[in-house]
Amino acid sequence: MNFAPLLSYIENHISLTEDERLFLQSKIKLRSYLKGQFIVQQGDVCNTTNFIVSGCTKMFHADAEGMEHIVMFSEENWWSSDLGSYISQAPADYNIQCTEPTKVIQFSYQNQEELFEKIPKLERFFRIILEKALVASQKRIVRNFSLPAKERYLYFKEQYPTIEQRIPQYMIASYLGITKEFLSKIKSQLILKQ
Amino acid sequence: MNFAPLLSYIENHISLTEDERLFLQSKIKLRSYLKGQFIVQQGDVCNTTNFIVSGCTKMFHADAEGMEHIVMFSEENWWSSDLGSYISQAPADYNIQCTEPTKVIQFSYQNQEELFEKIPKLERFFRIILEKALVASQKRIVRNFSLPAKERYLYFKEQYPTIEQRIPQYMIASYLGITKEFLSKIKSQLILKQ
DNA sequence: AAAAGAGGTTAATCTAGATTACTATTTATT
DNA sequence: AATAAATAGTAATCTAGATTAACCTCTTTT
Repeated sequence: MNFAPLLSYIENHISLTEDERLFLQSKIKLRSYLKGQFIVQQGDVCNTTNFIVSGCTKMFHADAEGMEHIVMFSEENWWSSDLGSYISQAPADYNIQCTEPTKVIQFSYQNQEELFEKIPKLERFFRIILEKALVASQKRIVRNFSLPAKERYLYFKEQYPTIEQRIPQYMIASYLGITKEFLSKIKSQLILKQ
Repeated sequence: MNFAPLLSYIENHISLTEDERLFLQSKIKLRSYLKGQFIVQQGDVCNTTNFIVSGCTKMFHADAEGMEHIVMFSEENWWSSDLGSYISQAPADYNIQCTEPTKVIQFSYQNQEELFEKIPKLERFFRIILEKALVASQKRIVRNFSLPAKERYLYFKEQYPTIEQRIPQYMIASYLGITKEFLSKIKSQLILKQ
């Protein structure tokens, strides 16, 4: 069981004693998923928060017409869960599906209170993580309104160069809120200009 | 000095001892702004987190062409700050301007660590608030992609009925990511259908 | 090696929403 | 009461990006 990536990630933000580290490890689990498997499915309750050790996931919402809208990709050293479902233990609005074979470390809802009680510093850790995620999410809302699709694509490439390599283009189009045909057009325009 | 609205808001999520309540009160400040005044201006560092006691604010980004993009409105019992600027103490990307005379309770960046150290439960409180805000923000990203402007407007009216009353239409259009002319068209279509 | 599937490209046509420009209203200001 | 600002509404024209419908790779499966 290799919890090292999570521990070093956590210890970038707070420091843990040896006892705390052991207690934390006793309360989390490693789990492997195959490519295509779902960590959460829309309609089910999401009762884990997942830290990605290796692999990649997409979080998406399927709308009334069955169209997929990708909200985020998560790769190594990032989180993947339907937070809304997790915190209120209500049916999920999103699906989380592995785009590759993926290993995650799972925090379960049942163990969460106990973890926070025994290691209050974890509240701080998650507070900090959430602050960063909220900032990124708010910035994305503005970008989606203020930038045309081509600029959003360039921004995406710059910010997430590793994700573009491992994800098919049609999913990137969905993340950007455009069709795959239009993304293809943008790419050919960019090639012509160089 | 009336800190009651903040205290009762906090005590919906965690409970404070009398000492903690007094310490908290010693570290926060009430401040009044006139209509039109800025709590933060794009480019400045945001060093307060503001809890709104009365009034209303808009948070917006002015893009390269000077166009305003409204990210959120905040009214009584909600928060208003450029979180990205606050947590990293870097120049703000957003402006926060009062759309009415507004009274806020301010948490300063300088006092924040001390508050968290003396009252660790506040970490939990902010963790919970941030979770909710992040969920709302992610849902908005999906709505912006999956719903046409008319549906987004109807959703806004339903979710924030009190805000529509106190904010001019052209600002609501900006929040929805459409022009004021198009919002006007949507409204007249809705009236015809009834 | 043929067929099927998954991913990507191109081009014609269509539409939600932007832009421009002008006309009311409503609210402050003198 | 008159004038100037702000706020709203309407209508014609325009465009970013959607839709549809081809075709073109590669892989994978049989």
